[in-house]
Amino acid sequence: MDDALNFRFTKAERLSSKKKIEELFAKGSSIYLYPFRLVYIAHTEPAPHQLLISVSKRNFKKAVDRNRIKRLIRETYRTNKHLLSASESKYRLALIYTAKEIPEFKHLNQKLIEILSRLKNM
RNA sequence: UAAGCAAGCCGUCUUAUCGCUGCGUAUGCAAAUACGGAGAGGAAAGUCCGGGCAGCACAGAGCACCGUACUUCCUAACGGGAAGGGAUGAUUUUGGUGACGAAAUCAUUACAGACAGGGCCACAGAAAAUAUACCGUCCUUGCUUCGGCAGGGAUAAGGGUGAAAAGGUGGGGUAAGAGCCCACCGCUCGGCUGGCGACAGCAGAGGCAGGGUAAACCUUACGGGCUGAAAGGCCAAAUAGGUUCCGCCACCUUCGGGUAAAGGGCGGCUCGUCCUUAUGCGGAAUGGGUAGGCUGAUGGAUCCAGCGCGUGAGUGCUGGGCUAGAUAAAUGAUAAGAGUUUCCUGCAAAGGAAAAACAGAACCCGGCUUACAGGCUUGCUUAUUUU
RNA sequence: GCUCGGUUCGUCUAGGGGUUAGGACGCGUCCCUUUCACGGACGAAACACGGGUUCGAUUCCCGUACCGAGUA
Repeated sequence: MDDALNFRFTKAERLSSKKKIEELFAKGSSIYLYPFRLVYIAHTEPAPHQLLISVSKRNFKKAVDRNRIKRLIRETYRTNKHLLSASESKYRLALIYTAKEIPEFKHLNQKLIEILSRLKNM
């Protein structure tokens, strides 16, 4: 599977099972790099990397703001996920946005590249 | 032309690249791929009302509880809306000695009942509701130092208090007073007329028959069964357990049991002793049902136009259109350009900078409330200019 | 998504039409003590916001904002 230049983000790449999410938060490890907290766990199923994005309702009261941030994060992951394709094991990931301001795309992009590189070098 | 008010409408656009979710077509067993076309709002918000829809409950009636409250109408329904009535307030004009009345315009109005019943009305005040008279006014008796003092009685006109003081004004009357009497204003009552009705008008009777509070209890009338799509319906892995069927047990028996065998515990091992052995083991089928999936679920009290009815909210007919359907939850990101507004430079042309609101569907509708940069249209009022 | 409840000194609370809005802890000043603590006296300090009903509202009604709880 050569997905080095695959910028798609399909349903299979989203983490939506309640059980798997509970397992991820119960057993997973985490990396903190402002403004993100990344929770991850390796899995052995044939599925690709799976991602969940979370923005707290406590920090952003308006649904418009939460949607905006989640969309920005999804775009940055979509354009940078090839960084993980060289990795041997497959991960389940949860990206939690912890800052209290609405971010700029460029800044977010740079931070996401940093945190994905760290995960890759684990 | 400018400002204000009211009503209605809009509330960024284009291109390129990379993406997301349905739908249609084609290929494919399928996963998926390709092409085409679609993809947030006026409030999607708050969840304050009402309805559809669904499950459960239900003979009928009453009580309790909750809600609503001028009238008529609109509507599927409403606590929403329309038209009207009353009340209150403001302004202008006007009548009257006065109390107060009349007309016009504008604004506000949760506006049933206080004679069904009790309850409450702080402080102040004599008294706060069946008037125990504080000051005062008047009559009278006694005393008097002639200034008054004390007692008995009449009096709600005046003072003062209060949010509110027991109809008001003018006159007569009286010892002083008082609807005690009269006129007017107001009030109450029944009648007639107009209006579907709220109510209005007219003439008459009654000296007036008694404060406020029901967004406190309450009374009356009307309405309300409870629960919400996380409702409800369907399909259905793996594991465990349920049911049914099949297979698997050494011998004797007087059917109570006995002997043997297998496995396990105690024990270093043998012996010994104890426990278990069809309520078991294996296989197949099957019902419920978990994860998960499908449905509910997007064509409707629908939208647009025309004609008609109605003062209006609305409504009838005809023609045309299809306009999001996600589910850890799509509708996006980046770049360039255009347009709008504001500011700066500039005579101008133009250039530069900044801003672009409130806000994101979650079963669906009808309302209400709240938030909102900027713009457009119509009507009314005021001001200015031109003809 | 749906359904309930609450908001009173800095904090925790009482009060449910007329109050000087009460109490505890905390804070400040003074007294006591050689000093601190304890104790005593005095003081400052609050009804979320906007309308309405009423003579009068923290209290009753409506709306807004914020906080919290329940429900798979």
